[in-house]
Amino acid sequence: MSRQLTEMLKGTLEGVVLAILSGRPAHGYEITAWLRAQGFADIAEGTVYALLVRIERRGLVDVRKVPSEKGPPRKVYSLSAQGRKDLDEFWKTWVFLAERLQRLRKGDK
Amino acid sequence: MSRQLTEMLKGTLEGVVLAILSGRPAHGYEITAWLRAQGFADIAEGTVYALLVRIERRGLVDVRKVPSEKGPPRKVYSLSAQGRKDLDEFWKTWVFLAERLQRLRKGDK
DNA sequence: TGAAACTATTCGGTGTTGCTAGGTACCAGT
DNA sequence: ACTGGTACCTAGCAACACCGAATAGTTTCA
Repeated sequence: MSRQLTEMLKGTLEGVVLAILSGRPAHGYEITAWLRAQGFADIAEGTVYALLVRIERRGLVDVRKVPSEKGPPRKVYSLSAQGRKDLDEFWKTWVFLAERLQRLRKGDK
Repeated sequence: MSRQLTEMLKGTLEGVVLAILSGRPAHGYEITAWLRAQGFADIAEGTVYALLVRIERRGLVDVRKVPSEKGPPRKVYSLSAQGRKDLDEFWKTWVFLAERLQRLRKGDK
């Protein structure tokens, strides 16, 4: 993984996961697979699980344990009301940053 | 400072500073002031200086000490060849991330 | 039977980063 | 002397993503 992407993911990965969960509940393995499919090819598995633990502790998600047909039971995460609020905030912050970056990029020097 | 913005700045702040320096050489105090003017209102001074030390150690910038009429001498930073390469990489990484985030935002769930 | 291979989660240790909260130094005006 | 603006530096902290590995259940196929 490039050092730059690793650093940029700090903060944004959480928003990405919240955004995914705003569409439908999902479990860790599924989220990891989705990320890989969307081009976040080499996000470490462990990273996603650690992130899920964090946002659970913060009350951004609700968790249900669901038996799996294959393998050990899944922990299915869904967005809580607090999570929805945080996601809103995340997008605002993202837009703020993206606007400034875009201006900078277009040679506003 | 919001926790979210703090985390998102990790990785992007370095790119922002490199982008500023790609336009013209500048010293730390000046960069800080510019950032504040552009809406990064509460980026700590110490943060900028620490960042400058880092990118100098990595050879991304050249430094010249210039006496100031007011106050202690300035350290004027200018982008090196390596810095220019890094900035290019930074923008590529940024575009990669921004594209994916935008898709996610438009309800591609 | 046994060993891959896939599903699914967890954890300890590491490095990088921005923030906090100071400090130093130099000069001008009061 | 003192305040305020300019200009830089630093130690200690918290948060985050990564790495590498371990654990556990199920299916597949030799």
